[in-house]
Amino acid sequence: MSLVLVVEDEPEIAELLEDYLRQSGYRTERAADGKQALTLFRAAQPDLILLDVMMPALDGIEVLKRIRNESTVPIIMLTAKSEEIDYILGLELGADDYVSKPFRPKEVMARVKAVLRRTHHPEQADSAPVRVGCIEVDPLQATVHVENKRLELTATEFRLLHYMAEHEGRTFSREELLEAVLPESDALERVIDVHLGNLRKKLESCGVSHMLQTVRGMGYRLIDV
Amino acid sequence: MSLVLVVEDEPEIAELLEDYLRQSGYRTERAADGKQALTLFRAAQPDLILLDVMMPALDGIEVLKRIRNESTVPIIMLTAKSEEIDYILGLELGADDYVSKPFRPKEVMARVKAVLRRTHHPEQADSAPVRVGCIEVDPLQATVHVENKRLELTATEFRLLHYMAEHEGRTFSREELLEAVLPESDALERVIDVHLGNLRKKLESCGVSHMLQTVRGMGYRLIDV
DNA sequence: AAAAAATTGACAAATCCTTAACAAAGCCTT
DNA sequence: AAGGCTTTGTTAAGGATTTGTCAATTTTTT
Repeated sequence: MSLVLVVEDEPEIAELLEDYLRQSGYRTERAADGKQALTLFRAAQPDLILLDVMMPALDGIEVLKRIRNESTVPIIMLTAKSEEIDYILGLELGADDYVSKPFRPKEVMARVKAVLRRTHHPEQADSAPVRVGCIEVDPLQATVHVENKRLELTATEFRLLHYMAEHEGRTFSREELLEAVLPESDALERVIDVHLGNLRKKLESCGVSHMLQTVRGMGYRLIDV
Repeated sequence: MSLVLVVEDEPEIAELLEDYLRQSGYRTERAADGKQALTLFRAAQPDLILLDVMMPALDGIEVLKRIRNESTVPIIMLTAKSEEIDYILGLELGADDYVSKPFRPKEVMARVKAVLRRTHHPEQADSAPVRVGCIEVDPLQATVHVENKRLELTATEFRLLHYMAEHEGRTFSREELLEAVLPESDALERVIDVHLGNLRKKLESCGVSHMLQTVRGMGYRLIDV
């Protein structure tokens, strides 16, 4: 499994992140300041780095620059304020994602997964159309076609279908789908049932609702029969 | 490939720009003040100059004047505040483009490319007419025709239509449209609704307002039915 | 100074999301 | 195999969000 380097000076937060990461099946290393981060980065060759912006010794932005000089390892920045994100974005230093504190560990995990998936499968530029069987999802145009017939979906239905199509065959829990499609929302998990139910009706109008399967006790999956 | 002269007294920014330029395939030279700039300009004969306004020794405006006395080389000015742009524009010194700090390197690269393309291929530029269905957008003349009938649009309406026409079928978020059509502006996203609403009225006078679709929860798109 | 355009805020209208409730289906225990 | 329990499907209504539009204000252009 992948190795994640957590660069964070506050022990509590670092520990929290490491706990969640290990629970998600990742191995972890921790650095408490920028210097350690560079050393550990070179020594351990992590698959991904969670990098706090605010740090003693050497701040996150500087660390990011230096690492970028010698590697394209995926890096997710942790920032104190969301305004900081804009500033850092402006510098275009090439971080792969940004999370602002206070963050919910689950969200960070989702980002970690997403970034690792992207870097492991760079062909999916997440703006490229995805097709599963005869269902074609185009995220740029925000359209869905089934055998040249166009489906009119709501934004949520579209996101659900796109997300599941990007991971054909994988079974998602309601929780995962909720997090992927409506992050920051605190809706009940059962909204997913309703949305997928509505989506099914629309898919059925093209005779392909069977591709959206429910996996009892686990969740749902999209698969080409 | 083209040679770009970066005139900038802050080493970090200069370095950042040079990095990006080289990554984009340009050769670079750097000058840290106005005097160096003039010397290097004469010695290296660059294809384009990125010129910071604020500098010791000889400020950017003075450098611009002197270079313009002896050359029509493309020059892009870098200014600290967007208000400064107006001031410099007022002087009519003949810079080719302006970027205000803090800038995003990618944007600067886009300007560099655009300016070079304009000067190298003055016939083309982004000046080719675009047509979507029966809507014809001519960026050179800044006109829009629908079946030989001419539409009178404001500048913003025109840019919106042109941008969306260049990417027929793609769904844009308000944020994207704002950035594309009014960069550096900090207007609310909802101005897009108003402009597109007005644009629709004018399109409707030709019976084609249905081509400008709203994609609820995502944004807008222009498409030939 | 006047005119045109851009921007904002406010409100109405349209649409979607969410919830809760109940029905249906599947699973487990006996 | 039946009954009870859990999970999933479905529906409709209320609430929340998004969008269309207008008028007022500010900014820009002429």
